Amino acid sequence: MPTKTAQTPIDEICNRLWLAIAERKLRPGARLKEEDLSAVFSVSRARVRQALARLEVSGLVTLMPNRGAVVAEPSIEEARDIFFARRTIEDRLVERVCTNVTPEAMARLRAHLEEERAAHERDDTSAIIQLSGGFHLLIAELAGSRYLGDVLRELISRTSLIIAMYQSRAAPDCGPQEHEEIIRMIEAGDIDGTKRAMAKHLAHIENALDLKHDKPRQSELKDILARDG
Amino acid sequence: MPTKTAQTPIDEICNRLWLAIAERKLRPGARLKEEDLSAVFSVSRARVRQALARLEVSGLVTLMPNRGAVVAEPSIEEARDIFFARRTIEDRLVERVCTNVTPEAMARLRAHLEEERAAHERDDTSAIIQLSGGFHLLIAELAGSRYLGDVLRELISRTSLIIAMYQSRAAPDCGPQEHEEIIRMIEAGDIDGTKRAMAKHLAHIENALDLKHDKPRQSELKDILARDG
DNA sequence: GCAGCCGAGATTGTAGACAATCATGTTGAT
DNA sequence: ATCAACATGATTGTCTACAATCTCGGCTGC
Repeated sequence: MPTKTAQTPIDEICNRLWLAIAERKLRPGARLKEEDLSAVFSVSRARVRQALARLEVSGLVTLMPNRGAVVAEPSIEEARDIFFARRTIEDRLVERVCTNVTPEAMARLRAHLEEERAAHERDDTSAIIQLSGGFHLLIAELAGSRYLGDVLRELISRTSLIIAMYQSRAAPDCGPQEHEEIIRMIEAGDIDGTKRAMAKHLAHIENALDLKHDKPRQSELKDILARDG
Repeated sequence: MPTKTAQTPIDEICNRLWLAIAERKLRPGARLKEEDLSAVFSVSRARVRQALARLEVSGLVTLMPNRGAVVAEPSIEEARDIFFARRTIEDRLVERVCTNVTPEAMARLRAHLEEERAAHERDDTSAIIQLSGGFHLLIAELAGSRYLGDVLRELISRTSLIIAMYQSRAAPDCGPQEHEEIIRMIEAGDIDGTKRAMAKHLAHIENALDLKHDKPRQSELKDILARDG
């Protein structure tokens, strides 16, 4: 999630795992054997262990005692709860951003949008995923709430996992248009309009998912069938 | 913070440390030597290590690489940011509670209030601290948002630390009256009234603090002077 | 007399090995 | 033939010892 590289080696592991999950190289329910990971990343098992512990509190992996770690499989209720939390937090965040619109803020928003467009242009999935989340984090930063920004970072990670798990169409075509709309509203200083645009954006993401049938919880079966490294 | 005892031994350590911090047995800036802690709790240093890592992400302790752990010393900006986050989240939480008032919910709220009163009656500081936070967590539970409840748990921990660090009067006389007011508003189904009562309650806590002078950051000096185990 | 440097002690960070636990496949009885 | 119990293999959880890093005291030189 960070824009640049990680600071400590354990963050590095977390980030690479996070990216692998967000890009769906690692499917929900996939087993994460400590020894394999330590071999892949060329680090000791202790490091892997710490990274997994951290990812567990982030809700990206599930740690079963004596049974190892798997990529988390959020239930439908959890998924809806995550979106509820995002609505709550981002609603307040954009409100704050609107009350303090500066030229620098607008410049950064536009620059970010431009990056997003470029990433879409060259079909760079990894960049698209990171930049889409980065837009929301940028808003949190501009709102000046460090804590809610950290919470939002976690929420975005979980959202990526949820999308990986429940998306119905292959390419949800979530281009930067909606982000652009939000930026326009911010620039106009229209608080309610910005809130509506953000709510619409989040609802769009949520509605693009298939949150109806009960759950595809097939941990065991799944990693037998889908044996892609 | 959990109402009952901890499940795993490492949670036990976290809880005891948390309580010690909230009760100000451990002052902000106090050093937390791994070896000492492992002796006190009669566990291996590895366990202590994991507990400290967990408390770090909760914001209760600060972990300096190769320099050990200390009880965190939130700055004034961080303190205000925490209260901002609480306003954001709890405002939404009470809204949801009001839209779904059941007799069971009211009964649980009243029962909790009674426990708080009893704890105040017998001047049980430890119980008061836990129950005061528990009231807010109960609201989160009644609101049915698991995720925001977890976030709020962390926010309450941090609030305890902030109170320990910045409180101006010795006993802030934050009795259960305000909680009772909130309950009354919920029972009346008055959403705006409940929001106002909650906002007032949080503002009361925040205003009772001394968030003016820059910061009493005296880590080194402090643990030389105050050498209470 | 004071500043800078160096070494001893202490504290954290890491790695490797061992013990405990769980899943799997086999064997035997009903 | 099916089910249950057991033994085996694999995986995680924990502990102990070692290495790296930092702090603090004393020492030397200016």
